[in-house]
Amino acid sequence: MTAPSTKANPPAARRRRKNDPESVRADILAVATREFSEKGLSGARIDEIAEKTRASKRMIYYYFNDKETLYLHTLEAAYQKVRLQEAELDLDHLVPLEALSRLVRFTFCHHAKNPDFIRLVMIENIHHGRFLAQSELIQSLNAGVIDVLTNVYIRGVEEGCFREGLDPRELHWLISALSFFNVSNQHTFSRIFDWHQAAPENQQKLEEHVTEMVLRYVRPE
Amino acid sequence: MTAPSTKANPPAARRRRKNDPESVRADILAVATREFSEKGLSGARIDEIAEKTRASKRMIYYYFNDKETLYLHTLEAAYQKVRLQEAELDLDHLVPLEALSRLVRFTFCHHAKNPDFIRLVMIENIHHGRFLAQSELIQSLNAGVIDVLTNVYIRGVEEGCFREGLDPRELHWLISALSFFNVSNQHTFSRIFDWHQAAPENQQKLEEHVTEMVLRYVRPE
DNA sequence: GCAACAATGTACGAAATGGTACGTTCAGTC
DNA sequence: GACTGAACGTACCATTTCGTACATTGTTGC
Repeated sequence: MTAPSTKANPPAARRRRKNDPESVRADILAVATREFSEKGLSGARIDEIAEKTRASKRMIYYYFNDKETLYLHTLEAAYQKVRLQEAELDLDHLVPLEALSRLVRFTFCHHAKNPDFIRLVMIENIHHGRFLAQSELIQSLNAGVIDVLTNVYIRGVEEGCFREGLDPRELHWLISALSFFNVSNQHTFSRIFDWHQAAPENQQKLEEHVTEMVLRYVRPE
Repeated sequence: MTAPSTKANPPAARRRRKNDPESVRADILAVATREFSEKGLSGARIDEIAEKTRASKRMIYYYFNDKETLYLHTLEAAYQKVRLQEAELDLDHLVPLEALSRLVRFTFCHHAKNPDFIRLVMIENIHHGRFLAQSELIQSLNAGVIDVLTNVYIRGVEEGCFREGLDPRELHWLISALSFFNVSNQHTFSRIFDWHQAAPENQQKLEEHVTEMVLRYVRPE
């Protein structure tokens, strides 16, 4: 139960309808997130989303205009959630090497713990990023990610523990690639190479390798 | 044109139907590959595939039983094609460092030049690798990839230019991750960071970075 | 030439699916 | 308590979409 609405709970033994727009909207969005991330934009069914919601199909079209708009809101909500979690990171009090290591491990674990988000991004890429392009919200949200990394990198170069000449954006690309692939291609990779990639011990190993790889990459030689 | 069938080409000015099962099948598969890789399993439409084929919908169901089987054949054909291209690589005559560098660059470029294949693998992952699991063909095809890398790695360790203790499978994972992500997430990454990742000069840079990253990773000390 | 089977064209059916029309109930205002 | 707009339920429609029935044509072996 999300929020007890505006008034104190009426005796509860009422069968009459109780309006609670906020939570209905949130509920729809939550179900839609699961459905879209599981089956994609074209694979997800509005009727099925409606069934799994405590609301009705009518409500989906009431709050979101159509399937694609619902999908877009789902995508935006997912990016927002990620952004919130990232904001908790505080790297400024760490020495550059520690800070970078921490950032890599955070990214790796975060992606691993949020497969829904990863899948939505995969799906969005299948659609050529067409919906993301419509969303100024997402565009603006993600600018800051690079800033954090840029700060760490500059400090590292100044202190001589990172080599010069790297582009923070490309560094971010590398970190993202490794962390993303770990989730996105888990199924095919596991099956082809008969290797249970999702197993905790293998995830542990991969986290080490990925971190090691990034650190080696920035190391002056 | 696959094969001029069994007989010598009849004067060609015939309007009567000409049976050519091989090429019809191949044509369907080619169109299906484009459609599935573009729109996914649930997004692709049998009717649309039929239209774009010189055959009819009836033929699709004649050669492939249903939509999912067609998709599976598409996936298998894509993996087979990749495997053929990979087989052309000949690394045994190169010193380990050169061989590894060559392998990384090959993988990176190959993926970049075959977005259809990458997209099919993405789509297959969205489906949890459920179809790949049904295909013994694909499973068997991909065993050899690791062997090549294992050879290079062992030689490298013996000659002292690679450090010990790495797992070739994990090394392959790293190379794949970077090369795959370069294609799979091109759209979202480009849009979010306002960076034309597909531009030749940026692709060139990324190829360098990826290669550098892998080489640094295997370097002793 | 002719049977027998493979290959193909045409039209259609049934279910799924996105979306809407229309009516009803809730909650705040005067 | 009457009024109004927001919130919601139910039933329905039009189209799409996978798949098939049925008829027809090509091809091969004898």
